[in-house]
Amino acid sequence: MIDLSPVFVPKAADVLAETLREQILNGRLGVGSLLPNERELSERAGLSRTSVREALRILEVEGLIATRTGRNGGSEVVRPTSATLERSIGIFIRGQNIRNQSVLEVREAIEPQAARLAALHHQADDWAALVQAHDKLMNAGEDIPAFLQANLDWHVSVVRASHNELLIAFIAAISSSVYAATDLAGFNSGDVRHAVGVAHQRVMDAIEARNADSAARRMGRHVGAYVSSVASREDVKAAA
Amino acid sequence: MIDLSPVFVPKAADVLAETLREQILNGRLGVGSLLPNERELSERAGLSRTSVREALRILEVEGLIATRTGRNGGSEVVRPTSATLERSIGIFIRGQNIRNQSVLEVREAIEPQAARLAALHHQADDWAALVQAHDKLMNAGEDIPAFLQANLDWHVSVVRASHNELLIAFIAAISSSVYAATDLAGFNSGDVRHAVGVAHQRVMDAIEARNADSAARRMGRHVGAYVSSVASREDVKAAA
DNA sequence: ACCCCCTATTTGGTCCAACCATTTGTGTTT
DNA sequence: AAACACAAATGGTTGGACCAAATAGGGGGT
Repeated sequence: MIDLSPVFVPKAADVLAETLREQILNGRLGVGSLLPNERELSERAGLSRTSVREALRILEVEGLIATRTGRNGGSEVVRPTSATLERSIGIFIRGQNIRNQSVLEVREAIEPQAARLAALHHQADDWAALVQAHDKLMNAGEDIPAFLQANLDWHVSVVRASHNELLIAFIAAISSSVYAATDLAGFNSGDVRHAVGVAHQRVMDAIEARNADSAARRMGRHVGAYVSSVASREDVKAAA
Repeated sequence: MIDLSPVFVPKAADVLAETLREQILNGRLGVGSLLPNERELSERAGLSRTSVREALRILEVEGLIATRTGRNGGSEVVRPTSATLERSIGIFIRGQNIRNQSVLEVREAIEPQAARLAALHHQADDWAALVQAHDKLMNAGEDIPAFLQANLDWHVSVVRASHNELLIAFIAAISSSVYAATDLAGFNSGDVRHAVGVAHQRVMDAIEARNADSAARRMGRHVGAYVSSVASREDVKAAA
């Protein structure tokens, strides 16, 4: 008996999408260039317009093209944005029911490294964004939602300052999950909010001094403290 | 003049896809359940079958449904796999021309944390996979491709042992890029390969002893050494 | 010469109806 | 009981028609 794994029958649209995708990623079809219109693609590929449209829809979901209607419209090759990646990661997290704990573990992995890279590579505008987010956080007073938003902005700003596009996309994708799951009651105490401000200041000092090791260590302690505080609160909730 | 950002005109298929997606992610449509067939969906939604099919195609690309032809076929709700996420990350890396350096920086972030979690959470089968990959690496001799494959397997095994689905998906997505970009010449020296084996052994000792901090630290040093060795090699190439 | 508006044209969006391809249930034959 | 052939259900594909949006280009009015 010959070994035959179930034959995969590619659909016409899949094949066309694969062809176009490869040419786009190769750079053969550069960002900004316009694909032929649907009727011409259909003719050239020997497929119906319906199939061509399904192929284009695939590429659109993958973030490789953007389509406009009207004269001078058509499908333009675009650079895949982090928004597409964020969508995908969000679907994965929700679809797999990833525990919040796991998401926080990823934060613990990414943020210290981001702080390290921020210390090494940050520019003037990165620093300005960081300072602005920090000021907002310090001036939030008793406005807990404002505090949480400023906190989120500060963490994202640090990662942005790393100038690592992958880390930025990853943290952007999971930060919304983190924010949605943040237990607001955890920040009811003024002491806790004050401690956050102090920790941020220490990380910023290290980044400003371009001391990579120190920035990573301080950020690691900060995020670690947050994670274990959340973990203990969840324990309390689970026990209740 | 009132401020009107360009109106976003959702297409019929987008709306339907959004509706179905929300019901799937809500759990309202559980994994394994079958969507109504296309003709019925078309009737119920008041759309043409064409539009329904475009919507289904979107969900398929997002990894939320799988479609089979034939009697008893149809669109089944499936759990989004890491493969879908890997595709998405891969497109992002290629499409944005992410530098290899950036990908390595993500490895430096993820792998120490993965080693830490592996020390805490690894099970018997995780350990067995780790030992097997290690043995293959130690027995690769002068077979460089086999050595590289075993090396890759070992690193992936560590992350798997962390039991963190997000880290697993991330490392799986970038490991193929890392492997593709690995400079084989860097492992021509038997001394280098020997050092890799020793480093792996030290990480494994810490994981087996369930010493989280030590596992993280040792993995950090190992990956860091690799990254800086690659960086210096690239410098040499750039200078040449 | 300039500006505004209308219109024709181009392009994607939607619909419909038919037919093809694949898979599987079911009944018939051996 | 097993093998086969046919029917039914489902997605895949096609061609053609028409709708909707955007814009280039021409024709008036100033």
